Amino acid sequence: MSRSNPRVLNTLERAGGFASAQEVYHLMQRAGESIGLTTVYRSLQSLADDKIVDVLRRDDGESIYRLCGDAHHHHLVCKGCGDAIEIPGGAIEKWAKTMAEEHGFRDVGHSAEIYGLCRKC
Amino acid sequence: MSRSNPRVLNTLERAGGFASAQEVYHLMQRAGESIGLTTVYRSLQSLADDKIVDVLRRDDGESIYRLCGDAHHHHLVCKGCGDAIEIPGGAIEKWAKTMAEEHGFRDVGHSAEIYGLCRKC
DNA sequence: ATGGAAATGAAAATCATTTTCATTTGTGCT
DNA sequence: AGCACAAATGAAAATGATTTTCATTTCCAT
Repeated sequence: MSRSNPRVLNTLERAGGFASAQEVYHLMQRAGESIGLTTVYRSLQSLADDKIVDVLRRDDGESIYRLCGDAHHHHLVCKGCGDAIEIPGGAIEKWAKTMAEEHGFRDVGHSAEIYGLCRKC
Repeated sequence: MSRSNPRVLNTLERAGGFASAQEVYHLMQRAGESIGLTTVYRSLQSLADDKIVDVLRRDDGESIYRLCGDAHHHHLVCKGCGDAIEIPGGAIEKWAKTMAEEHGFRDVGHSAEIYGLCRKC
């Protein structure tokens, strides 16, 4: 069993919030760090096993990871230019909690995204 | 654009309204129906576009489809068994609208999902 | 019948992820 | 230092779902 490469966790932190294995890999490449894709996958998996990161699936099927307990925010994404604005969760937080409790769910998190066309597009 | 092959929808119904593309394909094969995998994928996609079926992701990355109840809803997904419960949007709808307006976005939609561990897991 | 549009499906391409395996690195021991 | 052995690494191949390509077939309206 392999342990997590600290640089991977580091990169995930710098990415702020969610990132896929591929994204972490490319971020590291661009940062000039030498690492193999395989190691990135193994490290993220290991972090997930240790409950240090959360794993979710994006709609396109890619797995995304984020630090547990990270103060999270949501995104307002433009369908045209892809630009994303960070926004506070507001009412969602309570909604998620209520819904989860109502159905007896534990260890709950949530994801939410708003998408549309920004002024420029 | 292709329209949905009715036999696909039919099979999905017989499957208990919950199956992956591969499963639908194999069910049809076993039932002696002649159909191509490609057509199954296209039909399910088309049904999803028309909001006739819901698309979710299983933990192994396979997309699963099921007949969906009705209008707009969100999902409470179990990280353990992958089971998904439909829940009303509630506060989210207004939140999305407010946030979008605040930033001058038009043509707005949103997605939201709650995940956790269900009672059984 | 005839032409064109839509539907079909076999095979190839794609893409994230996993596996294999040979090599490198690290650590403890003498 | 020298040695042995376990863990970590990563390139390349394998996997498996999904998508694309493209040639063929089916449907309709004329």
